[in-house]
Amino acid sequence: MSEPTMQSALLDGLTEPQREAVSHVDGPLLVLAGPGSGKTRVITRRVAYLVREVGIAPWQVLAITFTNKAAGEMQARVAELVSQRQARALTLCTFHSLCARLLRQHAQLLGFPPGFSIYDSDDQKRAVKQALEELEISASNFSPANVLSSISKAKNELVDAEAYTAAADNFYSKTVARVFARYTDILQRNAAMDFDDLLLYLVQLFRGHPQTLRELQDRYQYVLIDEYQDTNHAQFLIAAALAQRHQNLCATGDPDQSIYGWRGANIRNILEFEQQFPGAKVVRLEQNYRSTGHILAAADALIRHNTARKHKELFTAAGEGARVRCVTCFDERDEADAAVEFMQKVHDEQNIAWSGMAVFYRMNSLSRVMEDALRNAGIPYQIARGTAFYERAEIRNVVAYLRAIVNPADEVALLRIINMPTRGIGDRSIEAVQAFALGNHMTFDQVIIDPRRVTSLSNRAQNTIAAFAAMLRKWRKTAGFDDDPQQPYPPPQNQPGLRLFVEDVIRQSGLHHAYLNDKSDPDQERLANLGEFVTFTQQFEDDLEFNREDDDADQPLPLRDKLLAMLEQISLVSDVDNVNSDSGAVTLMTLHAAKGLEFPVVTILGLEDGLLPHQRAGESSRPGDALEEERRLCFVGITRAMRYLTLSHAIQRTIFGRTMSAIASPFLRELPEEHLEQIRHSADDEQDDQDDHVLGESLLQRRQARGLAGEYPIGCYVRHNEFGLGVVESISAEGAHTRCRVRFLQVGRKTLILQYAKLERVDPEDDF
DNA sequence: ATTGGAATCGTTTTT
DNA sequence: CGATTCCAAT
Repeated sequence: MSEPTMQSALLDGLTEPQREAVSHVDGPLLVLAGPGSGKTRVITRRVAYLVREVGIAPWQVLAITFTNKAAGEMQARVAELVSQRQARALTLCTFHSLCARLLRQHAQLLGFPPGFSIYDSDDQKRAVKQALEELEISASNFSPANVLSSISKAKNELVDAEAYTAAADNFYSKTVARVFARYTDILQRNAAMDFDDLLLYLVQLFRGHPQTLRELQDRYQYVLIDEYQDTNHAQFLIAAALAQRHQNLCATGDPDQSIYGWRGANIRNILEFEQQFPGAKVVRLEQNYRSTGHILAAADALIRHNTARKHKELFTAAGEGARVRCVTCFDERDEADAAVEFMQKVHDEQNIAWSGMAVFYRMNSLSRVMEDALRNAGIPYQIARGTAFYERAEIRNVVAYLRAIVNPADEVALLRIINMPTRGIGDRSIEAVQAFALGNHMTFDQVIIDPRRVTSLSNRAQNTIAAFAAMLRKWRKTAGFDDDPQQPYPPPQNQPGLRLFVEDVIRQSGLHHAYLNDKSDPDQERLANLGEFVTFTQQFEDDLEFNREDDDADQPLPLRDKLLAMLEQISLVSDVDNVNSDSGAVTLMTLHAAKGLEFPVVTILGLEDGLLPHQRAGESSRPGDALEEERRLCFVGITRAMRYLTLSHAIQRTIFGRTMSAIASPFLRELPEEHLEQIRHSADDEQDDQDDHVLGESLLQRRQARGLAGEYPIGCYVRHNEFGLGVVESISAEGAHTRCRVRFLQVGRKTLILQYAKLERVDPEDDF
């Protein structure tokens, strides 16, 4: 590895510490980066530097980010500095998707089929419930959510069911231990892993198969990990194992922004990096390029109240800017109105785009009032809840079908779909099958292939179940998931594409037909969502074909691979993954989701005692640590703001149907007066509120004409890439989505979700 | 077997 | 308050 002779253009426009970080090649490197210190820039430049100046092959670089969205953005930014092709050859993903991918490749070494399922929290809950039922433990004393969090906590510390049982010394933990063991058993039987397992099994793979680890160490000669302050013990082990031979581990992060301790993140990973990796070079990035003076000063004053920390000197070259607005409101409605008024004002007077504004809150439930206020004002907004679409029942059903196809052992998926749509297989029949499976040491799937053996089933049930199993089997054959070794793997060119396959599943399963029966509105919506899922499938397929690394691209990818990749992506989407930075909308999200982002205008809601810091922080086992984490969370929120920051709190707030008086957050008292502008928001006239109520419908429509809906006024012509041309009939913004009813010239009326349907506005004057 | 209504429950943050 | 679950009626 030769040193470049001339100074690289990749170092242009960087400060001295930034250059040091970018041009550091071999050996461990820790970049302690304060908020807004150009960390992302340093990482992208460093990757480009390794490839362009040092001559490292891009496929030897592994960069791990916190979200898939961050990975995508980083790839795009690196592509501007190296070639598109080189950027695509990098391995750029999250810890969890890296694990999923590697485990997929080496599944058989751990005794898993390559189609193993990844269980999300809903699946986990079902599995825990099943375990509780099997053990005849009342779920009222041991709520699945509680048990699950105990299990997850243990797993994060690499404690398995056996070790947990050994350590259990009281009634609660002894009971949890039994559930833990059974839960582990159920997942194993179902060939499934939960999120924690993804990390644990990779560690296990590394430990049990040194040869495989060795190959990976050789491949990934340069490892970069972003947001290192939020890595947990398993992730540390994975990183350390991969970098063990070459010691080329670059960690970037900020201890002051560690906010996932509750999820098992271990802040010591970053604090003790120099001990873990002796000889590490440490670079500190302290200059802030994001926020104006008052905002940064307030953030600094706040974080200084944390005792267990290494201080960083934060400074900015930007001017003082505006003071931090500290707004006192009457209640949460008033608070939302205040936020809307200010955003409207800067939008009008300063010409700041809606997409440059964000509203943060501690709990998702606080978003509702804010949504109402934005909707009433006709201001477009998006909520960072990437998983919302996949959490819809109709989408989960389709996904369960696909999962049951790729992983026959997945009983959770099978049970979800066996009577969906209703085909007359009730609880009694299912119990009979389960009992038979248990008694004969067979899987659920093995039994339903030939249900005639289950004599306790009625003839009718036997036939229906047989038909269901045959249908599944046919799909498995098509997609190449038939275990029969006699059957040759179908050649890709004879397979349907992914989209076509998914469409077939939706139709032949009867899901489509079930929603077609009823012309009621919710069913129309479900149908529209299924349509959107098909569109997503097509897009995913196109992207996959476009981004493939291998070059024999004249052959389409096997359906099997596409299906596995899609299911994996669906399992691992995060809340921020679907946030669109140029959607033209105000973004609403939790403080946790805000990490790594920046906005010119930021509002943080609910700075109240018990909310931020959250009540549960005080009840934790180490309340001091938890309080410091809440303060860091607040610090993260504040430091997202570039120009205008508003912190608001209400005198009274209604939470879970109970109205209570609220006390301002102690954090507000920690901000020096000289950086604040105290504002008392006066509630609107009651008259105004009543007008809103009475005129609701028309006022809503009138105001919406200005906002998101305004882009698609009633009567305008639109084009949809599947349904063709249509006329907008009505538009309604309910919940997070704006639903749009369109009468299409060819296919009739459809209800679409604006955020997902790529509607194109068409001018009737144009020729079409 | 399926459906809808009533009752109950639990309330942070998430890959 | 909202989601989920349970139970009774069809």
